[in-house]
Amino acid sequence: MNTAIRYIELLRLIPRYPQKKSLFDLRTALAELGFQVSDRTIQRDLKKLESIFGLICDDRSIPYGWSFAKDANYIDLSALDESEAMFLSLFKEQFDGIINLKELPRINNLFKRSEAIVKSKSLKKENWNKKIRFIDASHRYLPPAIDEELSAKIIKATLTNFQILGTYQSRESKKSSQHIYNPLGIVSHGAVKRLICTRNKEELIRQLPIHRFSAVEILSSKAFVTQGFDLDDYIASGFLEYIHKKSINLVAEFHPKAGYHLFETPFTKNQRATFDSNKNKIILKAEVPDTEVLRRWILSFGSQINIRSPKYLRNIVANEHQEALK
Amino acid sequence: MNTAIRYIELLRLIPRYPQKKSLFDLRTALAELGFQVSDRTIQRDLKKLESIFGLICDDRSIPYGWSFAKDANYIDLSALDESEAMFLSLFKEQFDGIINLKELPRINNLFKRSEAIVKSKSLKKENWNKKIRFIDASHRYLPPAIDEELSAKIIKATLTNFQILGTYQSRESKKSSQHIYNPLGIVSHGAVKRLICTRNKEELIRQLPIHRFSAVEILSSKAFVTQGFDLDDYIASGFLEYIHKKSINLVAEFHPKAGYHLFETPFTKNQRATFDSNKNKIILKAEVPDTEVLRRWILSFGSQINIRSPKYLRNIVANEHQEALK
DNA sequence: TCAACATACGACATATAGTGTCGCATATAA
DNA sequence: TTATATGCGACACTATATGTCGTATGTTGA
Repeated sequence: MNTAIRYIELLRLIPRYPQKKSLFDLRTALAELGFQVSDRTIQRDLKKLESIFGLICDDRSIPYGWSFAKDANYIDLSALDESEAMFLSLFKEQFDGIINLKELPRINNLFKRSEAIVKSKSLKKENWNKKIRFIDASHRYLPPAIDEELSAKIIKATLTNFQILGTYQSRESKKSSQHIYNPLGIVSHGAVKRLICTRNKEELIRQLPIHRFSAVEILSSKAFVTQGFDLDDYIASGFLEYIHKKSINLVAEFHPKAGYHLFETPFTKNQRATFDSNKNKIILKAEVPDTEVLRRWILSFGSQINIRSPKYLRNIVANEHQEALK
Repeated sequence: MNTAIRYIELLRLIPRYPQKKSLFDLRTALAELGFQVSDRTIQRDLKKLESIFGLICDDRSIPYGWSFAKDANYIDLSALDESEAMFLSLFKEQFDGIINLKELPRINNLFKRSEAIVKSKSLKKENWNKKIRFIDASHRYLPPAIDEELSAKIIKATLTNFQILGTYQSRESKKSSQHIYNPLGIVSHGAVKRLICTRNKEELIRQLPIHRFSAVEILSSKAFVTQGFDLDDYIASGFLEYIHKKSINLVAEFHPKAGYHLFETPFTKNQRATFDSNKNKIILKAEVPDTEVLRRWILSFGSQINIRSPKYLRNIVANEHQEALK
């Protein structure tokens, strides 16, 4: 028994290739964990675990170096090394609030382990945690307060196709009301998750922000599925984020400073960005849907952008500026 | 030996609380994996693993139900259930391209396992993969093409404080040049990662997008660290994202439709949002730094926002609209 | 409510696996 | 070349894991 746990702990000490640890390293680390066994025992352990867990033994020089093969199935058991820990905790910082860690306990656990490593003395001494930072490129809102259990229930019901009895507070009315809902899908839109559903036996498709539910019960009755409903079609039809037109051929002029980034971080895959040296402008051409998001993107550049085509969009943007001046 | 592996496989079969599996479930699953042992043996296994791995045995009814405690240390060993797999693969879809999976092999491995589960017949039959979608709330640029190995080298040198010999192509000149750099830090700004560094023995602090390097070598010489350099101070001083003023008291009026979301997804932690029913406006007050990001955010609302204070910002926004009209 | 069945678990004998020690071969470093 | 470190086969011994059986306790359905 003790042995089995030692195996697991041993695996968790072994780094991923190309890093490696020697028998001495491993024995020392195991001893710290309370496994005081002879060198010979650990040698035998490694030999046994080798083929099953895809371990690599670098025997070109003595002492041998042990590592997990890069593509080993059980790589998740391997030791969390400092640079991976570093990335994970930065990754967390970057996406905290956007993703819901309670839904991803495994990743959350990884983050916890990573933070412990990053905060450890050796890394602090080298100031690793002061060397990498993330900055938002656009404003980020704080996520709404969500009751985890409630949200989990809604998601579960949606995936398994059961009806929901939910108490919902609509944006308009102050009072909340209880209804039976048939979940059709869930759309995560920025920080907000919406349940796409119908109410009881109605046909109207609704989109209800999950955080506006105050109570939820999964019923044992199967949900009534709207015939022919398809979530992608629903999104494409623009009910969620207003889509004004499915596709336009956008032509826009940028001040060189404001548009240069288009060469490095493209606007879309199909974009064509060119520099017009006569006018000292950057010209962007792209086929995109005309959405609220696009219009806000255009407006955010203020005077740095000039829409050349389509005309109607140019006028809308101009109108918007005129309105704003009042 | 066989036993030890059976323990690991057994752990990987146990779901997280509140889900649970019975002895029968576990024995059947183990048998499929080739571990044909008696019930009694598995019972004993579970008892042994219980305290060490934080397992929970629901013995309120027979047959008992086994699960991993939510906060167990070894939760990463637990069975990847369908809903978690679902989230992971959606999560991947959402962030693919933004995060670099090669830097996070552990998460990459999780994604692979998840995709296998999501693609399995049972979930396809229920259309799980058609029930959840992510939509961007603001425009997202495509990430620049980055050479993984090169970027890894730069990060490693930065963390471990070694000099870099790098070939860099500047934004202005078409030709590339080779220099020795002292890395000071890395800032990830939207889709772009920048190396903050000095060149050889110069004092000027530079910020170089990593994707503009075409070749990199880590030198064996320790980097020359600029005295008193602090990455957070550097960022706060506004060299990266222009910061016009460290702190202003922003007061803004929104059309109700455009501003309602502030009640649910706040602008900042310290915001105060109120509804002025006389004017039919939403009033936002918040203390924030005056940055380019802020100004773009304001502009993106077009005529839906009205800056009341500070005056100078109101004028700048107005000017911008005026300029744009030309 | 009671019988029929399922499940849990202690006890025991036996089989299996794990362990330290020693010795020798070989590799590394001074 | 020598001193030291490392790897590994062999051996005796110990610890642990296993199946079986019996009994107690739960659960289910007539």
